[in-house]
Amino acid sequence: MGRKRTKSGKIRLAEVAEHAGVSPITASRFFRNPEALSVAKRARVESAAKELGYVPNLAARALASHRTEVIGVLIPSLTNNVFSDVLRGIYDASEGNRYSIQLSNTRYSILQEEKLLRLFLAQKPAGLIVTGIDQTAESHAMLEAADCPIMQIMEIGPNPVDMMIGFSHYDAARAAIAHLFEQGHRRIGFLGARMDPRVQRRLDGYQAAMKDAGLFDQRLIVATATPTSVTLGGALFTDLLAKSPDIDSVFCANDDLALGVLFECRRREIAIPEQIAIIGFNDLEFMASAVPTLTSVRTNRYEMGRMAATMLIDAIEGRRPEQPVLDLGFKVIERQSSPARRSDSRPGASGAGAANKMVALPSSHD
Amino acid sequence: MGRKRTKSGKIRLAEVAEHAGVSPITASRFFRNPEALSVAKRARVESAAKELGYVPNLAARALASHRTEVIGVLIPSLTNNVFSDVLRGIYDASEGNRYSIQLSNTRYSILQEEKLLRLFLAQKPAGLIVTGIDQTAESHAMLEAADCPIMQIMEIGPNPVDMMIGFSHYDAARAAIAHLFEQGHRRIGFLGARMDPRVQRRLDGYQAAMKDAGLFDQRLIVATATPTSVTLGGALFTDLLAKSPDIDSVFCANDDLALGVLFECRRREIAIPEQIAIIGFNDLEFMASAVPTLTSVRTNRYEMGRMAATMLIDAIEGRRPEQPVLDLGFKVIERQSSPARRSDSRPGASGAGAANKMVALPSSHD
DNA sequence: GTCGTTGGTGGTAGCGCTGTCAACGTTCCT
DNA sequence: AGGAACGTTGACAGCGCTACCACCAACGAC
Repeated sequence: MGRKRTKSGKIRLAEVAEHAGVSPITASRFFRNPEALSVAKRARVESAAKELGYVPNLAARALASHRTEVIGVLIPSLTNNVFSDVLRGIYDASEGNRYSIQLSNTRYSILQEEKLLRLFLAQKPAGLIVTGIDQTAESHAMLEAADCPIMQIMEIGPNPVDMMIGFSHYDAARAAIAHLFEQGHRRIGFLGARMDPRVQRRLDGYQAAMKDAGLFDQRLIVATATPTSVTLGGALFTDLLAKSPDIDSVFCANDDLALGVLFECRRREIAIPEQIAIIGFNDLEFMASAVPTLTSVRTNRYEMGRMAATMLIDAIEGRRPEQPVLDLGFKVIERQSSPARRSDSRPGASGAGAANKMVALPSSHD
Repeated sequence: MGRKRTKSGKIRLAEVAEHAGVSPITASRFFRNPEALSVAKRARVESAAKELGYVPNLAARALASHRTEVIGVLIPSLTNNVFSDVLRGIYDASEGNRYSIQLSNTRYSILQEEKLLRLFLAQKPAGLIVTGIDQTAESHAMLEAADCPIMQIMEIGPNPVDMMIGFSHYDAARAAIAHLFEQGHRRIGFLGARMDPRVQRRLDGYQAAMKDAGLFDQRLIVATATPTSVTLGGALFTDLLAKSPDIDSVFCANDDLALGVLFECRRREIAIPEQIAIIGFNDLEFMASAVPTLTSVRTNRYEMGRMAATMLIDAIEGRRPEQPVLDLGFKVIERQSSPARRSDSRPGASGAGAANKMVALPSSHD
């Protein structure tokens, strides 16, 4: 019969307040807005909470405040390495603060995305991170109507719902093709898997570049809705060779495909880059390690996730970014699979306008 | 003035009940335990809910019931492909039911794990999935005391907190070495990165196998705490060659390292498998596609995640498994990087006891 | 000295739902 | 026929916290 408690023995805010000699509401304020308290009470509540081992009840808080401290994240895939880097950035940025991440995967279906969005929104999240800019009209309307900050990631486009962080897959693909043009390649194949909107835009960039150069040929394109894999890269390359035996290079819409092409070339004893040059997309870690090392378009995935979560949290807490749309750019990383052929060309970064488009990042705020 | 509502215009359970002509509590029961209602009322509530577009308030539910419908998942890494497969299984299994997944990563730190565990437990999760069996004493105590089902995944061990699903990394490593022995290899190197508990147990298995055969040599082992990567595989292999130039084969504690070794061999013009045989671990997709194709120990990661979530949900809902510890086994997949040398050996699965230890899976319950 | 203003504090009244228990009608058993 | 047992329903009282508003002291402006 010592201290007053609920039957469960759980420490509630009321116990902390009593222990600190303040009213419950003052104790409550301590956790939400400590600056509003006098220094003396702040210290008293703090030590009382620590002493009692108080753990706030999030459900009660959510119920009373009509808000949660959950950041919802919708990504299309958990398998794809690309997203794991982004996720790592998001989790890193959300660590150490009050927000918790709730992750769902849409499996590349915008209908599934719409469903999950509805689910998330019903929980009144503090903020939302969604992948891409191709939501259904319904989803878009829900996002517009949501009373929390929204971050769209992975690419940038004309009509941000709220904030946006990514890069132009179209420009990146054009830069990749420009790089191959520079090396003197003309019969450039395209290999694409999954063909989600971002891969589609890479294809668009490829087509535009080829058409501009008067080199477009439908037979150079092999694209499938099948999920990507290294094995698939070999298979698609085989298809490409059958359609267009005279190709001199391949642009792979992602690095797994590029690795598959590398192995398929080994199998067929096709010399890289002498007979076929290869360029991938994303610049995953293994690209620098392969034999020969593989050229790729580097994208800033970790940074994208980290910045997205950081900006989102800032926005949730009222610190709106001066610039809601951030282009993180990309960079063609030239390696042995597509080396400069002409000795007069500058080494390293190519001269093509967009090819070296690294945007300076605002410094991290902590 | 029309229907009675809260100021926000939100549909609450009370509105649904009124619309259906039942009491709020009956409506509540409809969502938790429909079988308890008479067929007539069930239908009335159902249509009322649908008509009004009712969305339950999870915070209120959690507050009143002292429970949530969150399944907490603690994994060491988001980058590692191994976990992304497991996660995919978990998400797949949790789809379509009421539970939502809350993911956190411990970054391979058991102290961080303990901290996160405390955080999760405070939220009264419906269930918890944790990685491995090497929790701190404190963590273990918390898990034991938790009033929700607990699932430990990735490996199996002697003292399950509750349920457990995985396989023996020790046995799997022994099977890998047994396979190399069968091909006549004697100077077998070991390459390990990160050296988390599971990799450590693979090393233990390697050492035991080598000692049993009288072939153990400390100079055959190269292990580092550095996170794994393909590039690292090449570097570790370089170290190994410097320490033991006479090796005839390498057991890589994961497939990224194996791929790095493959490339390093290419660079050094070492013939695989003639000069060096390679065996990896996990059997990631690219292993079957490499040139030469790479032998590996297949582990059932997706299945592990799917089964873990399925069994956990069953346990949450009172359907306790007859068998709380499930060994999903492994299988040595023999490929070109370590082909059978003796024509008299049986093809495919080796004869070694543990080498082909695939446990039959209980059929999925839906 | 009065008035407004500010910073700090507390009281009241819920947030939307469910646990508990009581009560009812119906069926089945003896 | 009486009673137990069951299935179904409802009333009530919170769960633990915060929004809202009221209040009080301290201060400066006039």
